[in-house]
Amino acid sequence: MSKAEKTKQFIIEKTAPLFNTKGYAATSLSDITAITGLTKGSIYGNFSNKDEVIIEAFKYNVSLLRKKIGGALNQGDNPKEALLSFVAFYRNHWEYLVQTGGCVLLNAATEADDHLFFLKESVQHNFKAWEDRLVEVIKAGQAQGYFKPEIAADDLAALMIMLIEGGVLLSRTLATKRYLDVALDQIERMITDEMSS
Amino acid sequence: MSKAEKTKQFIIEKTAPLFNTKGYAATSLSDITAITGLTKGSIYGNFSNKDEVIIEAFKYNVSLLRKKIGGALNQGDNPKEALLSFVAFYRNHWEYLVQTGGCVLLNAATEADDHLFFLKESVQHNFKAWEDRLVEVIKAGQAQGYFKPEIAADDLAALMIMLIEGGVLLSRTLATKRYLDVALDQIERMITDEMSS
DNA sequence: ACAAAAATATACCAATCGGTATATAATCAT
DNA sequence: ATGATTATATACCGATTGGTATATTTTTGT
Repeated sequence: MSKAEKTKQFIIEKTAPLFNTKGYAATSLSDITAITGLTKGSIYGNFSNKDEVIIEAFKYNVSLLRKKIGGALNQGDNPKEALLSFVAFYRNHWEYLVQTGGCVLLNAATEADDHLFFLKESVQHNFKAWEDRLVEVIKAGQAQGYFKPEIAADDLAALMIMLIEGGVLLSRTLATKRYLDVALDQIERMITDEMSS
Repeated sequence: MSKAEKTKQFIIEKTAPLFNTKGYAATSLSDITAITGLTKGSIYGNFSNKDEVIIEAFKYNVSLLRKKIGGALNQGDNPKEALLSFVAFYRNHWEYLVQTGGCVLLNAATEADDHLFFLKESVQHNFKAWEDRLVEVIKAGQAQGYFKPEIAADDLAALMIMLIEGGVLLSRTLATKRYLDVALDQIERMITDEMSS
């Protein structure tokens, strides 16, 4: 790993949380130089422009999230337990989520819709990947007899994501974990009651 | 209504949709003068600063939303039909929602969390008002025997809002009505199956 | 250790940001 | 209709924005 690559990684790791808490557009190059302790010359020596820093920082933020969600979904002895561990992950990481600026995808999605158009494709891809992963686990649960064969895996996966995003939004905005908890309770009920055979 | 008041209203009505589609912070004073056809002098003669324009425009956007949601909830012969009409409203106004920049509260909430701190209180108040209104209708439905007495009105109201916000977010981001439809289907199922006695 | 190459710092740029002082034009009350 | 007042337009301000050319320092491969 060359010096340049190390610096690049350093810039990404330092700015990524800032971008997610302050907003990508609202974070200026002065903010970037301040939080890294580097100068503009160093930033522009490693990235061609601010947009490129944003893209890389977003990808880094997403990679952290995917690692955690993926880790949770790999726990448990079967697909049903995996889904419950996924729900538990969100329940246990609420404080962390607040401190790091809320859901990475939710934040980026609203900005990508408004003015950060170059982020849109990446945001779309990651939402789909998340949904696909959940569909995969649900279908595995059906194949192994844990879930009813007649349930619509894709609709249920979408519902889980929408409930989590809505829950994170309201809980962050109203500064209380209650909403996320209500959403997660509902997801748990879906897993243990509606879906299970 | 004096000339100044008319101009003030004119500025609000012209900028409100722009703020919601482009983002409050990302909309500059140049954008404001361009879309109104007025000059900076005129804007600052009617508002003390950009933040005040943002606040008024947001309140206007909210008032339009409240009028529509309120209208939908006043339809039907009983609370159950009122809730179903509320769901139908979202199903029928998807195109409009896309064109005007998505959910007013969702958009403002993310910006208020990040950098538009002066909007936060108003956003919180409006989310709570929305929830309270839904709780009211659900409890009326319980009192009139349409809904089971043992259901938790506040949790169900929260779930409806979270599903709608999540649905709007995903549908907007992935440019397909599907997610909102899945969310609305779920809400309908809650109303007609889980809640109804 | 040393020269070539790469990485970082300094100093600057035009453009745009939100905002204001002042001049001009339009409205309003008498 | 006219004078007082209010509203709008013009021209400017300093600060900050993202970005760049060049100088200086630090890594590199030999």
